[in-house]
Amino acid sequence: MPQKPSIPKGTRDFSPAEVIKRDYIIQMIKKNFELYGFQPIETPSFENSSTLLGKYGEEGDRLIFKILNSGDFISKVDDVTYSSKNSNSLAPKITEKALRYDLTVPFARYVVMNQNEIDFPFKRYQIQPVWRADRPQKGRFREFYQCDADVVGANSLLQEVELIQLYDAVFSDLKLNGTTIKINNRKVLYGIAEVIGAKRLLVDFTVALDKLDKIGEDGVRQEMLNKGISETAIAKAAPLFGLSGSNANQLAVLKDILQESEIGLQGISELEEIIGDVDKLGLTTSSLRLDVTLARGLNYYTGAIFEVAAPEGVQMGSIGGGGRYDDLTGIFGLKDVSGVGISFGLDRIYLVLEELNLFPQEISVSLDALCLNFGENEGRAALKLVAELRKNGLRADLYPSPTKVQKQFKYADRRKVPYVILLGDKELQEGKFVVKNMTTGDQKTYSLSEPETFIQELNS
RNA sequence: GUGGUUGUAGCUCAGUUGGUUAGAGCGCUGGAUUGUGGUUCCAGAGGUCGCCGGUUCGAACCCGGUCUUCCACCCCA
Repeated sequence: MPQKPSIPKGTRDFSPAEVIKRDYIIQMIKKNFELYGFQPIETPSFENSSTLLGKYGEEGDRLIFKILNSGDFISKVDDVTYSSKNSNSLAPKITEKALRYDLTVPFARYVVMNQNEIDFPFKRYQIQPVWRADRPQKGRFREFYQCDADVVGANSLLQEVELIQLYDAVFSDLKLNGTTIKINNRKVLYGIAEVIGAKRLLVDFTVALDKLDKIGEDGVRQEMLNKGISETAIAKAAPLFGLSGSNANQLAVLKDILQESEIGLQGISELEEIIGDVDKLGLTTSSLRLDVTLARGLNYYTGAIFEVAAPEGVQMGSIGGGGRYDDLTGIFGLKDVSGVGISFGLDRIYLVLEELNLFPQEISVSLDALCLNFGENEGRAALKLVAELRKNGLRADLYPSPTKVQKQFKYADRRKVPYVILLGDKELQEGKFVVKNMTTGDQKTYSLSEPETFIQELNS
């Protein structure tokens, strides 16, 4: 009995039409990465577990796909661990490798390993799949692509400014107008936690604050209480819940709150500088908005943090994110190298473009001309013509077998081929070929000895 | 990890209270049309009702388990 075919949950096959559309997005991103001076690298699909574990917090570790060791791995486990039936103690002994969870940590590992060859500041881009053992839901998969651009070895805030412009450039090229680039600063969040006396609960505080737009002010208060943040602390943080208005207004309010926090004020001045510069330079289709509630779960961010929201009206989680991490390479032994980077979520951008119908029609045409097959002799002559067309840069093909003309036409129609070439017995004898324009239905005759005429007319 | 949801023809989905031979639209194949697609008409093929077990004289339908889909939470692109 044949096996019923299936693929693991959260993974997908991509049809020709889908690959072409994905490729369209990738090309736009790649083009802009290169315009901004980034260089490509690639890293392995899987890393040593020790490289990845502990970098994404407890939740992150849970979502890392672990790879079973090869060979007779179970016999090497000591009896105590084996009989404990405890996954947490057993897993490290039988899974020494794991699929990469993002591109930033492998990049940090790469920088440290290649520090002697790299010319700093190093601007790299990387477009590769990552894997997360998550439950799939809307816009969430277990295998998906990230497109990252990071700069390491440059402390200047001009990097942040450029990365914001890069976001804007890519989304503008994709005609995805109206995206919001949200910005915040970890130092501001730290400062607030410090001022209200909840420094120890910084992560819980920011995670709760992050949910403001989702669960509302009361929900956030409740969650903070549950996490052990005091009433008085929450009361002090209250001005944040209603924070709105222009970026400048918000900054003024924040500055007031953060008077007592040196780090907080430093975050404010960083934000002022970045936002000020972006304002002066201007953005094409995106807007930059300060959002104090923006937290981002990844633990390694230390300065600016970004997140990109799809245009209003599209239900989709963030389609990009990033930020500055001052010491990511530190864990691998390279101190004092600051990095800042952004990421594009290819799969989510795809879903948004699809929903808004923003993929250009042209890209789905994969063949310019199809030559029909009328028989052995005609086919042979057609092959010569097709070769000629291909030499001139035309995507041309000969229908492989001389089946019914009707069927061949139907095939051409379905593949959205704009021109069908007829080269039958009659045409062959007269040294001609007929071209049918599939959109207008018009037919035109050309000489077999001068196929260039057809190509020239196409290009004009 | 928690809660819900879905699975019937290649695809999208109907299917009454548990009762004869499980249906539709689209698609596919053939024909009307032996050199003309996208429109029309006619005919045909196509099913282990996700899988395993249970209840019953009898299960697509009820019950349990399992896998899968989608959604929300946690978290995140």
